[in-house]
Amino acid sequence: MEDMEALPVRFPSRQHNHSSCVNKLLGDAEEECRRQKLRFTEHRRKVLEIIASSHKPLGAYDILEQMNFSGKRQAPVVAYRALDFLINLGLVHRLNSLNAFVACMAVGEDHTAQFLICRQCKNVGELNSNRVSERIEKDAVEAGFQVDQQLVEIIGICYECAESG
Amino acid sequence: MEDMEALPVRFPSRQHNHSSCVNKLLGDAEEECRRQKLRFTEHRRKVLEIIASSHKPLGAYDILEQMNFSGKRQAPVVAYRALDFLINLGLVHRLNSLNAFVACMAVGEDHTAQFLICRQCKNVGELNSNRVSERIEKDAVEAGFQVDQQLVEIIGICYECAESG
DNA sequence: CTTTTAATGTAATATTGTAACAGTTTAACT
DNA sequence: AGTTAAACTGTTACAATATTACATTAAAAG
Repeated sequence: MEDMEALPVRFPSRQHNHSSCVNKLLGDAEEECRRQKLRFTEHRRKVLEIIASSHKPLGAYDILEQMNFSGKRQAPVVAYRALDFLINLGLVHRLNSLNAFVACMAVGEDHTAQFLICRQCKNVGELNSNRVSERIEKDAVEAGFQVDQQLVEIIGICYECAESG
Repeated sequence: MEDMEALPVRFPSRQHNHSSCVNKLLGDAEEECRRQKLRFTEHRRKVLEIIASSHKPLGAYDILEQMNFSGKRQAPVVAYRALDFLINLGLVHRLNSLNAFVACMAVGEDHTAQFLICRQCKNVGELNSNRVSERIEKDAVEAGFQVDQQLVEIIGICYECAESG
């Protein structure tokens, strides 16, 4: 029997408003940090802001470039430390196939973080299909493998790029 | 209706014989190169041999270290060129989450290259479940995304490690 | 208010991967 | 065979990504 639940897909449309993404994420971050008694410092805020302002994945050094507030260039480790923090909090995801980072589009929603990466516009969406994650889990278990973590990155063409040729 | 076909899983058991893997792969490589009129040169053979001798993923520089036949150290590009060739031929896979390479365990079998990565013994198997790849394809299409390539890497504990604690 | 924990600053370095280009070998075609 | 075109190799240099180590400062907990 086929599972017919709707997919919680998130793919950013071309004209959607980034600044609301940013605000939502910053809010989520503040709340989550308060809840977990963690510190949402300047670096962390800045990095999240930078990542959230783009739905194209950014490399650590891209982020770093945008961090020279106060004029001076930061050391790489500054970006990586903030990224680690944000990833652990589930606010940012790492795309292994690109060595790059994107803001989470489904914070707090208990999702499986499967990524749709458009090779043309470079935007990234989240598929977050429970059907996929359950299928992986089941088949792995059937193969005698106990799953801790799934990495699913799907490369192709998004609907907007497909339409515009 | 649930699809009940058997999974073509490959997970290397601890006591299995590596040298037969190596021989099989080298044979496959030679045949495939003959068929496609490609050249199976010394570098390519050596790199395939090195990768096939381990079911643990190897980094490009690990491979490079094992390439100093004739005494002198090779330049990185030598390993990368051979790896590109072998990957294009489908004889070697790249694991994006590890920046590392493994020999294919299902050469010629038209498989989907989903990987089971044991965090304990570091061995890598292939799940190669059509059910998983079809589920991903369907859900992505339903989300308006046209799939070109799927990257699936599953991290966990293999059955042998689970048994031995 | 002091102790301890977490975060930062800074420098150096490790790891992974490419670019560019000259030289050589191989295959393919007269 | 001799010529040409394509593929492969050697070599140098460098780009891009990521981590280690350690001294310092700021914040939270007692």
